[in-house]
Amino acid sequence: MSNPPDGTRGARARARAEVTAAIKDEARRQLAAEGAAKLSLRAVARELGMASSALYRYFPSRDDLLTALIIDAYNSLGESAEAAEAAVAEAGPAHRWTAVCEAARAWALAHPHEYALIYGSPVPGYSAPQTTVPAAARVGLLLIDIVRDAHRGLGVAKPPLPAELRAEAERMTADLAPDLPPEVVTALVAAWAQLYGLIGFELFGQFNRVVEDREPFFRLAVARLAHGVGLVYPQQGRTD
Amino acid sequence: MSNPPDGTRGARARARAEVTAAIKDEARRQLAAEGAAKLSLRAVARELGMASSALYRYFPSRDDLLTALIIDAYNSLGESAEAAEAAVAEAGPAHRWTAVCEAARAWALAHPHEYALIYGSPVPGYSAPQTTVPAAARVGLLLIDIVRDAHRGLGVAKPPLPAELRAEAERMTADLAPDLPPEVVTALVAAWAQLYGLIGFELFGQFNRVVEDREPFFRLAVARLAHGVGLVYPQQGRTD
DNA sequence: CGCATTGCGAGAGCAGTGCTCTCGCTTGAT
DNA sequence: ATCAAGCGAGAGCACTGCTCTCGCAATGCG
Repeated sequence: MSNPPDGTRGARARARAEVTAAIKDEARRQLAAEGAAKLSLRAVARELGMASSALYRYFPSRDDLLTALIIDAYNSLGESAEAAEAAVAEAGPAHRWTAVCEAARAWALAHPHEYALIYGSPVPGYSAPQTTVPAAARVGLLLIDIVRDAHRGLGVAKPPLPAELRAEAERMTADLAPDLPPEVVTALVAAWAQLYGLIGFELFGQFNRVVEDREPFFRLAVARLAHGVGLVYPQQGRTD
Repeated sequence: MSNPPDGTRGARARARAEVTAAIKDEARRQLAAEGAAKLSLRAVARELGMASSALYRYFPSRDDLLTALIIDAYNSLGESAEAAEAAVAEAGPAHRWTAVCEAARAWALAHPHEYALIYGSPVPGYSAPQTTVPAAARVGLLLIDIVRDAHRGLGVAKPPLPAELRAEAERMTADLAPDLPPEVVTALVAAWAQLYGLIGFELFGQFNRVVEDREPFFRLAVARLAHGVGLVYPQQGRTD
């Protein structure tokens, strides 16, 4: 029969996809248990009951395995954030902003080693290939959308933009969100980076013995970030 | 002779200190060249013309070598920041704040792998020992000092503090800067984390194809951080 | 249906790693 | 002058990523 009975053409390809997934699953297990640097191809193969050399049929090198895990991690984080945003889609922009930020933090706390993989120091000497870009952009695009919605014909007070940054700010605006004012776009990109500073410091132990009750601290910082991009909290009261 | 002829007691100890320094120097070279994960004890020993086993007389394990490098890196960064601050000690707080932040960024760009060592993902499975704490705190203490000076009997407008954060904010304040209002201390700690978010994103490639002209962008973001902790820029004009 | 092709798993092997242990030499203090 | 401590070197263990070759099995073509 020349027609494949299942979705992927050929049972061969199907098996291949399954083994590939099994390898990534086991690798993710080891990643979560020991961290990226202790992820060992041989240990993965051992756990899967196959020869280490067989693994190279699926991933040409350890770095390629890591790249696959990185893309998956970006997508997992992106999905979490998108789901959290969708759950409060009807609420105001400030609420949606907070939901996305808190989803990112929650995902990071739940998958610390995967977070370290994508937002910590890039793994040893290795620089992420272009393939990761679309997955990596998901959270950022979400934040842009939210701010865009908030600014739709609203005309928020814009902080002044230094002359030296004018050109670059307009270039960034054209690339990212042509319908937003450059003042907001720069603030947005900065807030995006700062969000991961907050998450990283908590995750990597910089807040140890400094900030103990992290959740309300994070909430306040995120609210201030929101304020910086022109979102206003309607009511700061208790939400429980 | 029971009196040591040189500063450190015994010529033996002197030699030991020199070898220790040589090892760290070579290790730092490899760190800068290839990154932390490719730092190899054997390669260091090879380069120094000694047996790999001899190296263990100086550092009981690879992690201990890394810890030493981490402390040195924190101190190097701290010194850079302190020097930059001292150079503009007479200027206003906002200027001093900017000087510290820009010194941190410049140091990070000049020593990317060392920066990754201390502010990137903590190296594989390894968690920094308590020894690193004083060195790690230097930049943070600098920022606190600056804000403290700015607030000395000034009474800046404070953003409101949510009730859920009140207790924690007061605890942090007692630990870090009892003479500052809790509203400012929380903003300060957040700004501290966010600063490293900005630096990390630039260093680790997240800004590639997003922010191209990084310096003015960083300057603006840092100015806004300063604003958030109550520092006011006297004059935002061109400074060249 | 038969056959050539292709994909795949296994094993051996290479170069490299962190780390340990034991052996002597050299140096320093007594 | 003696003795102990510090130190360097070498061999060796268990592990890593990666390569190459071999033989089996499934696949798709005529």
